[in-house]
Amino acid sequence: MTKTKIRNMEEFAAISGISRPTVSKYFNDPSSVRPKTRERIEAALREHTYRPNIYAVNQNRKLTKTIGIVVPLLVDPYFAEIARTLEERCIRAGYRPTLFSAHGSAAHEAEVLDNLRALKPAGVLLAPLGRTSDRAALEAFCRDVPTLIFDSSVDELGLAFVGSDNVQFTTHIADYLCRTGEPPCFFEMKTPANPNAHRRRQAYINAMESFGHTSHVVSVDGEGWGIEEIGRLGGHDALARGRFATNTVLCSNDRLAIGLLTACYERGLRVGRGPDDAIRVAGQDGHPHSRFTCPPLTTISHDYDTVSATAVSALFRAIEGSVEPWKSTRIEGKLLMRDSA
Amino acid sequence: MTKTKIRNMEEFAAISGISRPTVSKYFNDPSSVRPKTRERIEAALREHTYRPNIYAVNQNRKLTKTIGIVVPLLVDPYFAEIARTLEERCIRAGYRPTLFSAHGSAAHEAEVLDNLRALKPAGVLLAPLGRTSDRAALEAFCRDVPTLIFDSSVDELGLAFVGSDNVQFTTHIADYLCRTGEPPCFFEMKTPANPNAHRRRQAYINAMESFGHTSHVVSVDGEGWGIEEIGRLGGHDALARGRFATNTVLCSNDRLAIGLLTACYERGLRVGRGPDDAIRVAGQDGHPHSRFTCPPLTTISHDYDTVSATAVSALFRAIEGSVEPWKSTRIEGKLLMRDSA
DNA sequence: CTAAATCCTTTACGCGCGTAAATTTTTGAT
DNA sequence: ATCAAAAATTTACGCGCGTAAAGGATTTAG
Repeated sequence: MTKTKIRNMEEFAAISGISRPTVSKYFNDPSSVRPKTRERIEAALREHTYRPNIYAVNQNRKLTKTIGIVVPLLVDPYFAEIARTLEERCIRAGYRPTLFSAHGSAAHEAEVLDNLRALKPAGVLLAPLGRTSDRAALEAFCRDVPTLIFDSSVDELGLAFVGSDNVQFTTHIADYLCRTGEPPCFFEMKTPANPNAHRRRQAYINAMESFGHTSHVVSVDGEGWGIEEIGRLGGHDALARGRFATNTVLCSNDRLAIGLLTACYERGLRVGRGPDDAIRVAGQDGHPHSRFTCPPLTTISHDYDTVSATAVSALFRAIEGSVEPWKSTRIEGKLLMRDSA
Repeated sequence: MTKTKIRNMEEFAAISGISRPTVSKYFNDPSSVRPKTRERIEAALREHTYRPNIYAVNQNRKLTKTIGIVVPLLVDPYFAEIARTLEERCIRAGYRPTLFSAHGSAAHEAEVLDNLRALKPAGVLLAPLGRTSDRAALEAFCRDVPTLIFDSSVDELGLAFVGSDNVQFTTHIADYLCRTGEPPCFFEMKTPANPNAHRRRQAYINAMESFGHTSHVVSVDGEGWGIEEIGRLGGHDALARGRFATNTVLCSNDRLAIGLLTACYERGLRVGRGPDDAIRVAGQDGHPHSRFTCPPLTTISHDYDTVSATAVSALFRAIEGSVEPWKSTRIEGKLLMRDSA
């Protein structure tokens, strides 16, 4: 490993004894050159460290090998986790993923998309903020860049949508709760940022009706992404004013549930499904932290692997030229039965 | 807003009535052209949407405007939060931050640095994995790229180090615990990934000695970044075998404490500082989740703002040519007194 | 062994912009 | 109005690589 520094492809081509255009061909697709040629190049690569200048490369390509991944809030471990799995799959497919977070703000989201456009990415995996998103900005972006929407659906936007089946989520866990105790109330934010929340509320109402129970939706105030605190404050309020009609609460998402658990603790309410427990609490999302709440949170988990695999493969099909009608794919979740409900 | 599409700077210059070199000058530093000229360019910019091609720009610059931010594990909200504040400061300073995570693996970390090198960043803010990092790879990288190390110190590596004052962290919270109840035991991983853990253990031992108490270190097995689970399993073991000599446990970090809280819950042990509580548990880090554990976790919080401000400003000084001797800056933390201890 | 097909080489141009040098225009103070 | 300084313009080259065209070399099929 002499590891001589090479300045450009010209020099590297000279050293490897191959012409520059052929070397260029190799870097764009190693299998496009004859095995013997390929071996000579790779031998030179072992001796001397050289990588094509990505700026020069991208300047002369219509489509870059960059994939943008945009999530609304990277501080939320749920998004961090899904971003991680997406990233990994992109790398394995030979692309260069770049990660962005809107940090919960629509202005940031628009700015991120603007910067992303300048990167001329081959494609983008976008989880929109939701309600607060600048819809026009999203549409304009999707017209210019092959974009696959995930997590939070926006009708007919982009190439396709891949996310979790919120109706199945809520129906499934509501069914579980009904079968194992009192029918659940539904605990949610009054003005959720994410459209999934509306699907979940409606699914709850429908499920309760089909099970022959009355539905009780408890909506609490609060704006923004400090969801645990909204759940805690709203939980205190709901508990103090007896707004939960039964001893079982199904939360719209895990972060809200975590806040509610804190409120229960602060009020001395024992949470769980034992005979001495005062209230059952369940969440939805399979948040990485849900295993470690006290008590561990019963929830329904996203199928991270299937969601990311489906999203990435749909995007790659589009990048490679396949034209398919807009389609929404929703992946079922798996119930995680734990001690909280 | 006619928003005509412009193909290149040549076209844009023609439209704005200014020569291309001057327009180029403007984009590199708007204040470097005469106010009247600047106004004409910005007027054209309002009419027609145009941004210089970043690939062509970066090809012809020695140093790009890119800043790399590398953290060991983005799924950990602590790192996500610090990354967010760093990102924001870079943007405000006119740079383009790009975020990377080593996903807890040294191989990934080396790969990230390799890709980063190809981006020719103006500078890098790097939080190394720690013990498992490929030290040689880090050193090689720091020779090529102006790199500021944060969070996890590596002696004399890069431009400088900025992080939290682990000694102050542990001393301060140990003091608090001693003054308000039984002296704490120290709960940690036997082979922690992060060197901060060693400083904290040593600070604990020193603090206990100076306070006139015996120190009790409980080290538990477990590898990797599933720290809550390690804390939970290790907690069960320590509790079952009576390894905690007092009723107070200071954990090496919040994630471990969160796992221990779960173990306590699962064993029916009441955590808190009330007369009916069996055990006090404290953490260290001010993890975003610590407010919502049950009970809320007493901990000592990183000063995210000061750490990120110090780190970013030190990097920018170096980028702008200031040569300063290697220096380690350690920021004090703030005690968050909550119910767990 | 010959012909056809494949792969490589040479040559050449272009991408969009940074940047330097020489020249012209504008500015601001006298 | 005069003149030096400041700023803009013109001209020109180079960055590192993609890519096309034409011809030569090598491989594969028959």
